[in-house]
Amino acid sequence: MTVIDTNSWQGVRAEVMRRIAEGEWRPGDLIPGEVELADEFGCARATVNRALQDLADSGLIERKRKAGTRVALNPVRKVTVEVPVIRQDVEARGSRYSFDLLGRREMTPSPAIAAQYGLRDDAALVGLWTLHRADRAPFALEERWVNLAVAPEIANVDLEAVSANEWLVRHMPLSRAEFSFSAGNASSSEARLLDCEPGAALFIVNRTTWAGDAPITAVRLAYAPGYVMETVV
Amino acid sequence: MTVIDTNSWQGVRAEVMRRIAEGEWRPGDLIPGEVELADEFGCARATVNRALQDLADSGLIERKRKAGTRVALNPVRKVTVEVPVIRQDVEARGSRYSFDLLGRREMTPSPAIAAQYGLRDDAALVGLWTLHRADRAPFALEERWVNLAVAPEIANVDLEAVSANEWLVRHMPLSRAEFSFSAGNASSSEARLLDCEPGAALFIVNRTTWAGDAPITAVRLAYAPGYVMETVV
DNA sequence: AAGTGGTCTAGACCACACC
DNA sequence: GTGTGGTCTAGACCACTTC
Repeated sequence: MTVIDTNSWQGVRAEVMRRIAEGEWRPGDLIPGEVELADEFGCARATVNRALQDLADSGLIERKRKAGTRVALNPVRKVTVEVPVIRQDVEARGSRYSFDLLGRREMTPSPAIAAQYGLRDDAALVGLWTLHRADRAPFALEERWVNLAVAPEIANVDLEAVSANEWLVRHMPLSRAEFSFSAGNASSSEARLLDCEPGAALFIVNRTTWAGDAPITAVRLAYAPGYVMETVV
Repeated sequence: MTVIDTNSWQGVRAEVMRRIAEGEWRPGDLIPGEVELADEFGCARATVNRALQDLADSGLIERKRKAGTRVALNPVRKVTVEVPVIRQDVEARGSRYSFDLLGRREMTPSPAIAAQYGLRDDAALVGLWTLHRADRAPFALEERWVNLAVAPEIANVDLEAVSANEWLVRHMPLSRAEFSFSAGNASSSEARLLDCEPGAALFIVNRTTWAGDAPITAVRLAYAPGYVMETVV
């Protein structure tokens, strides 16, 4: 039998979760204050605070000063998704990773891109197209541009040997990233590269990474049909 | 000017993030220990600990006892996504929410479902089909089954008045949920209901919710074309 | 064996939100 | 004003890992 000590914060969290799971405290209910719980559990208030704060982070409870702590009405709202580096994703599935650098082009931003990222329209960018493979089979298609003003050294990197992603991660500081997830129909060229039917539904991930105010790189990943991103709460 | 006090844990976190963002500490580097940082910042070790733990949670640094704290090599791995209740999602976009209950059927699980969730093949389920709308336009199509053994009362609920999701959230305890995100082509019936072309790429969310060992409900949501799930790290 | 992060405590004060 | 959560401190001990 597993004993849960309610004088550890994880024990307190487990006990609170149990009471919610078993309906002892129901959604919308006000639960006892920290001092009261600390007294009941025989631990310090800081320990209760740590536990409740963790539960609030995961969205199971809602806390407000003076108003107290309530069981959330919409318990499952925040989900933490692991967005793996493609190479690790492939290897975790037991396949061998490889990639083909399909193309590379120096370019200036289109008006839309320039506006979106606050770039001058004569900014120097590098466009890169890569096909990621799992056991030689197409896995995901990557379209990326890199801001040369921020990462000029990448112009001299042998991107056949090390992927642009890995080089950037290792050499660029980073402050902020935006992700979006969506679905799109495969274009004819995407279908050819990913070895699927034109129009097939593809899982799309867009990621933009910033260093301070300047965008470093923007990536669009189109996964081969059948890709599923999973998570547990 | 905004002053950051390094004797608050958020201030310490901001300062550490700055040093990483500006390349002072680079990916893979070992950073000073907690006592050293506490001394430098003029705060208690617990404050530094709180800040570094937060950064570790978000994946920016990696910590190991004895080995110390390092700047992560793959900084962006864990992403927290808000999975909103559809009604709130619609209302947050400034539209008016409504839904149509398309169908409802008592059923027993298919062999595949029974095996997946450990149900007897004569278990009683309710199947529900719902179309969610934003300003009357189709927004998402929901297919759901509810385990009557766990939630028998739902058989008597007027699901035209309150959505199954909201009823369940408010009346069922809950312990665990599994999410998956993928893309799929619209079937002809989905296309008709969502008012799009057959074969259009749809963003699909699957969610299964458990109370202890028993599954409560499984939902498949197919969003109308153009739906994007966004997040910032 | 020893060093580093992980956690707990007791007490204190602060900050916000409701009255 | 007053009550609740939010945070800080100083010190202590524990647990994991590497040596």
